[in-house]
Amino acid sequence: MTTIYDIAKLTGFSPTTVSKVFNGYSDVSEKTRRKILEAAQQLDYVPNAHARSLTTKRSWTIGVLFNESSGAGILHPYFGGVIEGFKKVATSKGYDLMFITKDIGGKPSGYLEHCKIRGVDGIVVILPDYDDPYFHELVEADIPCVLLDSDSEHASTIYSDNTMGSEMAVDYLYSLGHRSIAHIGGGHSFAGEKRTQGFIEAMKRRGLSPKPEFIVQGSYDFTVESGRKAMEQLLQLQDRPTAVFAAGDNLAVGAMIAMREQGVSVPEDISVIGFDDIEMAKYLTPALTTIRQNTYGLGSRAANMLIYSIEGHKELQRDMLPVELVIRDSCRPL
Amino acid sequence: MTTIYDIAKLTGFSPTTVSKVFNGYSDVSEKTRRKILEAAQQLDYVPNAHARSLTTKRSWTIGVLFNESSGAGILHPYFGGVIEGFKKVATSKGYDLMFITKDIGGKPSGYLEHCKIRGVDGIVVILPDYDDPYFHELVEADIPCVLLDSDSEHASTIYSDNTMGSEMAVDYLYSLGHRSIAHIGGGHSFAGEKRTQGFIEAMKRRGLSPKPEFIVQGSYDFTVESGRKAMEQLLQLQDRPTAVFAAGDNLAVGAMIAMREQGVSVPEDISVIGFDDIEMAKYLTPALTTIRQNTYGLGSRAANMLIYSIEGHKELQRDMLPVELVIRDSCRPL
DNA sequence: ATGAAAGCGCTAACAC
DNA sequence: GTGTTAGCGCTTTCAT
Repeated sequence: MTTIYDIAKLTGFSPTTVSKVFNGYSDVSEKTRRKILEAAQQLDYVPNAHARSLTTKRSWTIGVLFNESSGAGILHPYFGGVIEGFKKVATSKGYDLMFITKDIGGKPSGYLEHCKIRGVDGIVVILPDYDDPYFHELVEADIPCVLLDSDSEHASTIYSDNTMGSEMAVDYLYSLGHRSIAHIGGGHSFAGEKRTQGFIEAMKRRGLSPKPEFIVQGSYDFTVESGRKAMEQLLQLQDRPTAVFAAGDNLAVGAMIAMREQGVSVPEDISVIGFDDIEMAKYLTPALTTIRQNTYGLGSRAANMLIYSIEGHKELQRDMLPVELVIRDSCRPL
Repeated sequence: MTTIYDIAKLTGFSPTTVSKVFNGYSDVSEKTRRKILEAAQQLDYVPNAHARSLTTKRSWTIGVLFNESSGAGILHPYFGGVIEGFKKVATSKGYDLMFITKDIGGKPSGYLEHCKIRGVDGIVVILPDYDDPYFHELVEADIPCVLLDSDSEHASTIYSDNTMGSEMAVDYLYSLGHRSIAHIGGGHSFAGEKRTQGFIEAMKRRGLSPKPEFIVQGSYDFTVESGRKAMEQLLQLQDRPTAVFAAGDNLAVGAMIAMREQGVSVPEDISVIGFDDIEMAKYLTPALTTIRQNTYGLGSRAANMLIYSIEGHKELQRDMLPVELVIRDSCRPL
């Protein structure tokens, strides 16, 4: 392994000057710079990030944290797009991404301790687990942090305009003539609650009072299975809805399965609208009408916010991204 | 930030002894150990990974690299399961995962340089991009490395038994009475080629000579769209196959879409079998019969292999995991 | 069982 | 423009 000392020796300059070259300082003559760069190439020099971090207290590393307890997390369809967008801008600004787990070295220690040990410059939390005390400990700590799909007084946040999404869904169904609209919710989760709340408000705003039995909750991790169960419940009702708004595409998929099993056809008998626009949505039969979240946008925006914090801006930021109605084949006019 | 020196000062012991305690050395008296641990807790001490790495030349970090050029990569359905399995065993053994990109700090530098700068202990490559010279540079370097879905003389490898998978698919179709079997391939990719080759051999072994026009290639990144195009080609044939074996579930989805568009029904008119068992497979209409890859198993096995290498075992390892036929509703007996 | 000293590779004052 | 010095936090001989 070659170090700046080797380069210094070879060129006759001091380590300091060599260091300056690699850090783009302007007070190095062009001639010197060239010689040093040449020597570096010749010696196959590669800087050592650990050594640099030790002195500068900057690791150029961002911790990525996601819900490990639920089956959600990295396998959630939402995750891929978000992390992709995040990674794109973070790496373009010189940061690398590291997964942060609750445990380190096999020992339980918590997210915060893990972050401190690794010296990450900031941290992004995707789909937080509210019930996890380690999550709160982290958020309340003094590390730059941005949360997706969460509200917090201690950290910056960004999420989709869930309420507006519900509004759009109800609006679309209403415009199609539907009045008897049911809702399958995303349980006790941030997005889930916003969407259910948005649904109720949107209904009221149109003079439709949503019957309690028309609102049934799926699980907080938006599983297909829970969507199916929820729909089964709705199908038992004497007076069935003509449309259902599911708070997530997975829930909608589950609902459609439940209907198929009972010979109810979509959209002929019941219209369905989802939320997310997961990749498979357009390949379903019928293709799923849904509210699209801009996952890539959420990720890249999150990265920009976080880096802004890392660069020393202390004020909390919060942002909300618009969603979009994607009309396909799962809703019909009444 | 508190250091071992602070603990040393508080307890009256030397930094060396403090260090020994945290590294589990046995030559420290129980009393001393207890005092030091207590002081550490009191001072809220957290070790500094950078400092440690600087002296030990071990970062306890594993680089994760995936195909950035194609749309595949992190968004590929295969990725989630693999990384999940990998992360589980890697973190349980004390390693953290870091994404390694081709560029660092916005400057192009290549994977190898990036790895050296970050001082990763080893690296796992998921879905390599053969055409990338930086990939080869990395693999040929002297860093512990394990490749998924690739063959190499320079690194350890692990992948599913693709050939056997094709064999099983053909076998199943054959047992159902199908003789006229088409194949949609995964293009110029490692898994794609193995599966196509396996298909041809399996056909021959049963005395079926696969017609050239019955073999059409989708794209190397297994997109739905390319599956659809491929199927359209097959549907133009005078003499249509009674079944098609798609080298990936996404391709199968595309094929099913093409058929639906042309009023061909699955499995009544044509049977379809896929490869992967992506999550949506069971939710399709009809639910997709497919060859399941054990993605989680691939990931965890890869981690074990890599860590074995990191621990100093120089010999190359290669492993292959069995696949499994998952029978659902997309194939019918003839 | 404990400690002194040196050094990992780099940057940051500060002087020249 | 360039160099000297000190130090980031830790581990590692090697003494004692």
